[in-house]
Amino acid sequence: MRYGQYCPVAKAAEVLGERWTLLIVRDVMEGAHRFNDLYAGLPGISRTLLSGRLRQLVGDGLLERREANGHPEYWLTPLGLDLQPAVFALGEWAVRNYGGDPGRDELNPEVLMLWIERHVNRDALPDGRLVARFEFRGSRQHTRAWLVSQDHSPRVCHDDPRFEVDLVVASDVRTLHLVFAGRLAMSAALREGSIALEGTMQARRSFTRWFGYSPFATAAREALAG
Amino acid sequence: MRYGQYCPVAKAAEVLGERWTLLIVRDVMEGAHRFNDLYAGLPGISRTLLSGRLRQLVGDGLLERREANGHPEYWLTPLGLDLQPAVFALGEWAVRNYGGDPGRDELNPEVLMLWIERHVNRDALPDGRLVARFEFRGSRQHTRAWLVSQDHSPRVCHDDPRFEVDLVVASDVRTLHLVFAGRLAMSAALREGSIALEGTMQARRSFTRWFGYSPFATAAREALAG
DNA sequence: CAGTATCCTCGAGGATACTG
DNA sequence: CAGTATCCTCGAGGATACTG
Repeated sequence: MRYGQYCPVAKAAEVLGERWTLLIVRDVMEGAHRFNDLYAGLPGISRTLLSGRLRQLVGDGLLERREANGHPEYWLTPLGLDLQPAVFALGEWAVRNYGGDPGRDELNPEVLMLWIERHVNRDALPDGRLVARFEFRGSRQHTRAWLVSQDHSPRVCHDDPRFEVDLVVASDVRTLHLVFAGRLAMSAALREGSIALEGTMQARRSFTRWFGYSPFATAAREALAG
Repeated sequence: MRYGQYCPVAKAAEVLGERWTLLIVRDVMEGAHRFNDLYAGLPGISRTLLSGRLRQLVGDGLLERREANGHPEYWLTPLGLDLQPAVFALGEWAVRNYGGDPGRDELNPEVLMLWIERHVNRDALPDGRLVARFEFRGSRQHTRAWLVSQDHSPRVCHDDPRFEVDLVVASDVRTLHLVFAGRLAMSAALREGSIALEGTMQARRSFTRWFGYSPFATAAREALAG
């Protein structure tokens, strides 16, 4: 959309205001760089549209398309990196002003697992391999997902990797989402049993250290406390 | 647009990502409160769409519809005011990263005069009445507009108010826009004659004090200097 | 794995005329 | 002055099938 106004806000709206664009930028900021990785994190978008939007973002100078290990990857340019504070300001505004639980249509275990993967504290992962199985119970959703970490590099898969499982995390999508978002304390969820861990003491301890939170979790906690 | 993601950035995009919405919010922030005032500042929008967007913004809690002097007015709620830093962050990002002159389609003397009116330094206006006539020369545009101030309250009109004129400001839309935006120093424009003032010494002096700049002018100057 | 080509749908929003 | 009602258009983007 061109607005025909010589105004920085209009320019920002031209570049970021198309459907999905801001979410694509967010995902790249949070560590999604491959086409199918972005695609998986944006249920509802079509491959055609994602492809078009990526081309626009490259054209507008926010993203750079690189060839890496034989595959295209999308990375923020300096111009795109410079946008980070503004995207955070928008998100923090939303956190402060639109509290509330996820709607039914916002409970998606696949997307949640992607987000968890992207925010894992890699330093806190054990050396070698770690396999955690997430089990989602709930109304209609009882899905499983495996988070497999090899040498501090986590990867989610939805088919049994047939490795020995070090840790089972049993919860429902809503609870795990609330914890990830910073709206429910992990300690409280563990205490009340809405998240249950199964594994050695060490594996359970480790979990609370490598499990990472939404970049807006701090703001959410502040909003809840304030 | 609903994205179906429990994420603050998605929420912000849902509320602000529709066409025109961010520009409407910007205009209210900069002092437009009446329907026709907003309408005049957004060439290309339809009355139907503006009306719909205002309803959405009220529904999302950013704007409040008030009855004032027998007319509806739209004002920012606390939630809307809280958005100001994020909107500024977006605009400043655009200023830093998308320098450049206005395109041909971005030269609109009516809109420019509205913006000038909204940003006049009211305190620097003289007591009583001041009448300034803006004369735009240029390729196809030679328009006039009057800025009439009564008791520190400026108002633009495009029909001769038939008051005695204290000051004539002759320029072209592009130059005045660049000056307003902070991309060309007023002093330089006056020196090189791309803005010419006509009036008493006092009226001309006064002009450089009551003429206000875009909220992004400081950022633009920094971007040019840096 | 990362897209593209083609066809087709449907709903956002424009045009126009109207109103308290 | 601040909108609304109605009809209609058209283009963004979905579905599907395909490819280097």
